[in-house]
Amino acid sequence: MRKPCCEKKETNKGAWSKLEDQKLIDYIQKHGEGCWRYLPQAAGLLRCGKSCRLRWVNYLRPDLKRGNFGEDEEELIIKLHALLGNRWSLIAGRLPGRTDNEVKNYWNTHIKRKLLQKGIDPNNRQLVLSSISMAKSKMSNESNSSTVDSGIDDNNQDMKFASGSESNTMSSLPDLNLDLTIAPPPPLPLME
DNA sequence: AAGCGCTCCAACCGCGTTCTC
DNA sequence: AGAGAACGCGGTTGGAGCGCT
Repeated sequence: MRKPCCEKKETNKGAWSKLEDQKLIDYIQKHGEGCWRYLPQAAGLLRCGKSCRLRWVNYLRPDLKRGNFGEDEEELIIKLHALLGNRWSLIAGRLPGRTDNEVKNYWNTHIKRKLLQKGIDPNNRQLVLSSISMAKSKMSNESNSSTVDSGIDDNNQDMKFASGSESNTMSSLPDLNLDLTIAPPPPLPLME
């Protein structure tokens, strides 16, 4: 049988030091990802494999795009969340250079609040009670347009997401035209 | 300047799935 | 086939940083 993932004792927790980061980067550059079980010992780290994986995937990977999310990215997250729910890894997979943790954090701190401010329940994109009447008049004005890509602004677009009832949320979604076929991951940048 | 509350995000935790023996 | 470890994911938490009073 395999041994436990990591010895609970003798492992560091909390924030990573620069030295630990460098050790992890050096090791992965030499040996590549994988085998997280043995990586900490081999790399000279007092961390459990799980922690190393998380640090690498969410922070140290060279292909990560740090910094603020663009409007297009935000829009895509909202669309994908409407389609996939809280499948953050799937959503992140559609956003090059973004991690599931990053997307999840961004959703919880920015987008969720934005939608709530617009009177939209971020969980199912339904209107909350207080803004139903306002939205209804908006919707009636726009009932003839059926696609997202018709030059409408962000607010109106969000209202369209909110138009679904619990029973037909998916059918009321605009045609997202998202290619969700599984593609092989892009090759890792060549390492020295 | 100090205290407080809020925001943001890195990291941890727990659980389900996959893999290995 | 079944037990148990490894992996991957989503939810949650802790604390640093910031603004306000």
